[in-house]
Amino acid sequence: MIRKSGDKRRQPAVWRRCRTLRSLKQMHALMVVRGFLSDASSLRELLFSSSVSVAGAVTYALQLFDQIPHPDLFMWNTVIRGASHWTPSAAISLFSRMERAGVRPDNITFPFLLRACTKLSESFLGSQFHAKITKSGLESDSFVRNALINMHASCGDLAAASALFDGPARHDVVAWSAMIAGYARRGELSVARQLFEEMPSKDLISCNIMITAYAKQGEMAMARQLFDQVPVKDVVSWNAMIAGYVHCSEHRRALEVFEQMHLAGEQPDEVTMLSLLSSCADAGVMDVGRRIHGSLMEMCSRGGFSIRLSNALIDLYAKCGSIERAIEIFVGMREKDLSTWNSIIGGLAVHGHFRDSINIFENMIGMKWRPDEITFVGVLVACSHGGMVEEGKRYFYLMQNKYGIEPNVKHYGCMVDLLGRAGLLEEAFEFIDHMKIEPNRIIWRALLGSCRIHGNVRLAERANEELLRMRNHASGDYVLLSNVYASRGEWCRAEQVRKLMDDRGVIKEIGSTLLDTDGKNFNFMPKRKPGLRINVAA
DNA sequence: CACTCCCGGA
Repeated sequence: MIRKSGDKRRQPAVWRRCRTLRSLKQMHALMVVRGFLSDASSLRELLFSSSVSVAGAVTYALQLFDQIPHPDLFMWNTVIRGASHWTPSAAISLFSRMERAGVRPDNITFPFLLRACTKLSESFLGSQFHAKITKSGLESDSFVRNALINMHASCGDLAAASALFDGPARHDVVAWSAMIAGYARRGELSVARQLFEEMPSKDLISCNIMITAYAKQGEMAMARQLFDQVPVKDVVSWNAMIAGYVHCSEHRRALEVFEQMHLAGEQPDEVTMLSLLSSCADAGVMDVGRRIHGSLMEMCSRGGFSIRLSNALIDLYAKCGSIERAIEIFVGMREKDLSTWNSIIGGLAVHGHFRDSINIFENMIGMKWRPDEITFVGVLVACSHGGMVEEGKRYFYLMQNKYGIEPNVKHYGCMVDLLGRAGLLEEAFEFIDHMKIEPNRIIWRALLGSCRIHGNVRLAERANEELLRMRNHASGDYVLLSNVYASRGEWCRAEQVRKLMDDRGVIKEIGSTLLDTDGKNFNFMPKRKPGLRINVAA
């Protein structure tokens, strides 16, 4: 694998074969030793490997790039390309540096920059690039035009996308696909479908886009039909189906598709495994999750898991209640990202390890990590479930005033829960009155739940009125109110509420749990003990 | 030299 002679002309093919950070570093070291670092073509290839061929080596690429005194256009394009994929905002700042260095972007640069805008949903920035492109006359380049169509369509500006699409230039399969994806993203499935049918020639990618469009709308029968029609599928087609089933909680079907994928000889990739892990986490099937974890260990026997896979494993174990295993993964990670912290903080919080959750949060802060809104959901859940009223209030304040995060409905819900559980029902009501956003039914239900715990009929009625005002006939609300009366021994009124439920046709759903049994079959209904009746709306 | 459209998400 490593070249033996110093034949420079053979290098490119070798460089591009660098697939791991390790081999990349070996190459780099070799270049330093043999004095190739001043050779522009060797540098280009090393930069190419670290930006494009090796996943997650962008940081390395950027460091390398910073040491090059006068990078040429190819080098700028290469490093922007790598950044646009992994750290899109870095791609944008690289472009500013490029302009300042007096290097003019070309028809290769702009597609990368537009991809970065697309990933960041930066339509304003994208339009600025559009203006630059028009001025430089590059709009006629089909790659640039397609990247523009995609950027506008992805950012929801379908008028701008259509203007290019319907323009004088011929549009190819990529332009069609970008338009279809744009309509699908907006939820306009029928338009997407119509375009797909009008399309003169379809390729695998356009089919994958349409399969995804159906799957995201929960139209799994349509997705399946199209999927079955595609003669040669790729890993994306399979992943789209698996993700679709996961999305609508058809966990068993997701696993079936995975099985079929295996039989078809398609190799799963990281996305496949991430979908499966989140499926197991949602369904609470730990033993399947563990088996996937086992397969992963075989697949990545050396070098450990990516951050994302590790995060998914933390989430899996935390949601399945095996907090020890979640912590084990967490501790074993060499590199962490914000989701890692969020997963473990949230996981500990919902499983009753309130103090540990808060301690890890404090650790995180001590290590100069910047928490986001999801971190604070975990922290506030820990406080409310742990009855830590003062801490909860302090963190709620900290979130807004130190980190500039506007509370969302989940944060408010946690606070209402926090106050309510602690019996501060009046304060909770007052808190809801002062919320900056419209309280939803989750908020009122949280309060109603607290009223039930503390047996406060007066406030429970008020909370229920608010719920009714939302014309929400969900059974849980009535059940809770009925329970409030019942807990106070007011059986007649409890009965009245139940009767009201019947009159309004409210049906209490049968509780169902996804239970794993022998590791092969799944039950989608709870196991019933003989002689035990499942109550339905009574 | 290369580039544009698809798969997950605490």
